[in-house]
Amino acid sequence: MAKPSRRITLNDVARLSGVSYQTVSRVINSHPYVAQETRERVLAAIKKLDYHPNRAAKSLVTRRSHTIAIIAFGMAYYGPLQMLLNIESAAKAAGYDLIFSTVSEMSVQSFRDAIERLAGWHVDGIVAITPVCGCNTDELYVACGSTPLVLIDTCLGQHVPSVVIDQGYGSRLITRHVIELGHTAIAELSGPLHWYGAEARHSAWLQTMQEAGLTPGPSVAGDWSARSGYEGALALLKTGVRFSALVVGNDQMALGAVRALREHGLRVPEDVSVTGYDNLPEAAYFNPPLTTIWQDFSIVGQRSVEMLIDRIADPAAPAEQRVIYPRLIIRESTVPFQGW
Amino acid sequence: MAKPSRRITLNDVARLSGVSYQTVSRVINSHPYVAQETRERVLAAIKKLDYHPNRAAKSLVTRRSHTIAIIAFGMAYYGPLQMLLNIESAAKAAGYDLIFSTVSEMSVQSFRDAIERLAGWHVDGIVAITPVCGCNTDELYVACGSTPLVLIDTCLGQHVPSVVIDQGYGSRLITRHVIELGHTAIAELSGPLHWYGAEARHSAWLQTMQEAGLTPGPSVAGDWSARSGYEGALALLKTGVRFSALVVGNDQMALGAVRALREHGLRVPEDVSVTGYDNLPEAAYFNPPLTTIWQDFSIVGQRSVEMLIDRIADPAAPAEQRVIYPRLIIRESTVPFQGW
DNA sequence: ATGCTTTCTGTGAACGTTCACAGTAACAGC
DNA sequence: GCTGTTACTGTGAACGTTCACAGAAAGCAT
Repeated sequence: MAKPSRRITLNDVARLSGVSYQTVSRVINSHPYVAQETRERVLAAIKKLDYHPNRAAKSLVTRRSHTIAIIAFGMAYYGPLQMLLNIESAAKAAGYDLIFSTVSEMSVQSFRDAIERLAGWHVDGIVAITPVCGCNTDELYVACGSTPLVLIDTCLGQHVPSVVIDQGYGSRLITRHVIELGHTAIAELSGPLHWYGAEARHSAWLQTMQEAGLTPGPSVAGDWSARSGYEGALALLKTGVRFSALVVGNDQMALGAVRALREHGLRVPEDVSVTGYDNLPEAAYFNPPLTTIWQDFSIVGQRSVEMLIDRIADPAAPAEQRVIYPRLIIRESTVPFQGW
Repeated sequence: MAKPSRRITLNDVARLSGVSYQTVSRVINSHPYVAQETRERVLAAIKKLDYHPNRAAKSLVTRRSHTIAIIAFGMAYYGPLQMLLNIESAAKAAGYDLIFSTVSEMSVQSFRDAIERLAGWHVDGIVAITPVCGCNTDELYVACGSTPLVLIDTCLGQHVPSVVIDQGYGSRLITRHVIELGHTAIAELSGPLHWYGAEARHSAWLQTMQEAGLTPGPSVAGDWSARSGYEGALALLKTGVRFSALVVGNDQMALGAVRALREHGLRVPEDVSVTGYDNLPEAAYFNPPLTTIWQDFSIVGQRSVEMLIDRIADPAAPAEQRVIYPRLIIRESTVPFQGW
């Protein structure tokens, strides 16, 4: 394991441009009080030597790394993944580098492990994607110690630094849409209920049904996959309870559900209207094109990075939760109730 | 911007456990020649103080960061994304932290910018996901200087440290499959041809057709999206050239294509067999379930991290390209030619 | 001339580690 | 008892920056 060769340092640049290392440092950090002529000479030397300031050394003395960590859960799923990508671009735009770490199990322990791993980097802040209720979120803030933490895609209504999409709102939008189309027998295929979003969508569906004076149809939970949508729909059919509309927790499960319904001789949307959630880029090309909910993940990314940077600047800033509202996208998978 | 409070250091641990800082360092790095009793005392102190070695300081003196950077292009697409996720888990398993950076444009310049940004971290190695031919790959290796670089999802047949999937192989598999089903009029909807993978799949389709003595049907290029699949299929239909099978560059485009074909009164698969590429988790639940190609991205992730680690250990190790072969998944979207 | 401010530049120390080396104690072999 | 080895521990320097401070030169007002 050969040691990398000697690196170009401040001193090399200083020597070449005939000034002290401190002056070079000043040029790099664009401090005032450097003569124009000197600055240019130093800049030329930097370029000539292809010098790059050593961030480890800088971070050692400044105690800042200009780096944020993202601890992510659920990268196999559309929503969490989109958040990651949008956070990366927002962080980069803000001049921060990103250390990326996933956790495969959503528990305080596995989070603590991830934080432990990153502790030595002394990152300036942490964004965590925590869409499932594996743990008390307060404990996560504690585990981060004095490092600012922003949670995203987490439990709504917590008074902690976080950015969430109001999933219940989306679910209400889509359930009302179906009700307004004249459907009264509405079944549900929810996501796994230990996910905050799935729970919120499920509760909102229930509540919206009750508010409308309707008896909620049968409900089954899946695991977000198309396969579970397929199997969930079969389970719903097996209950024998008739329904003319099916509210599904995400687009993939809706895809599986449509398949199951058709295999049972039911037409979609004529016999059963089906809705999704997420608005995958493909959703418009499903058969039929899916009525669904669109969530603006790029705003989530921007807001969370903004919030984190604010907290880095002032760790004592009051905790707030930013809430983003989704939008209804109506396509051809939902039609007015046609009668039995 | 308050400076973070003083941190726990080796010295604090040393003082608490009544040894020198060097001994603490030895315990942390599990050097031999530390008395069992001392080791335990130090460990206890570390735990008690919740001490974490400062990685910046360590990296400064060792000139290694135990960190690798991943520079990624095309995170909006399934393949590149899967590679990213698999690299993350492989890197973590190997004890490396990951700095994550995306580039939105595939050019030497934007790559150089990304490398420039990371240069100060002195990462131990770099993995770059470069699925499109924006630049001469040699230049990328040059841009990385002495930092080991492994390219993935890049041009096949280059004698540089890289891991690629033989996309042409997959395309041959699927084209042959369609030919064996008796189809002779086979059209193609390719991906954007400046992507290495799309080009490879396209050429292999052409070649396989010719080898079988068949005249290749019309071919149109899309941009991987379902929308472009839809529009591409419309364009193919507009040519007026009849085809009984359509080989599509990925699953999403296949989805759009199926939709377009059906809108034109063609049944899938009875009138036109359609194939995809990627084997999205949803592909089995498309209508009809899609015959497609499966690629083992987790192997790509593992191999690339292995290769990078080897090169970190010995930068002069001979360059090699690891090639991974995909597999054919037959589903219901392809059926024997039914006659016109 | 003298002093005061402004602009510019340099020096020593510190950040928290590891490395190279030197030291000490114990125990063996002769 | 002397020497050599093994097991363990400590000391100074170095890594490449920034910070706090000090100093020099120039300009301006007194």
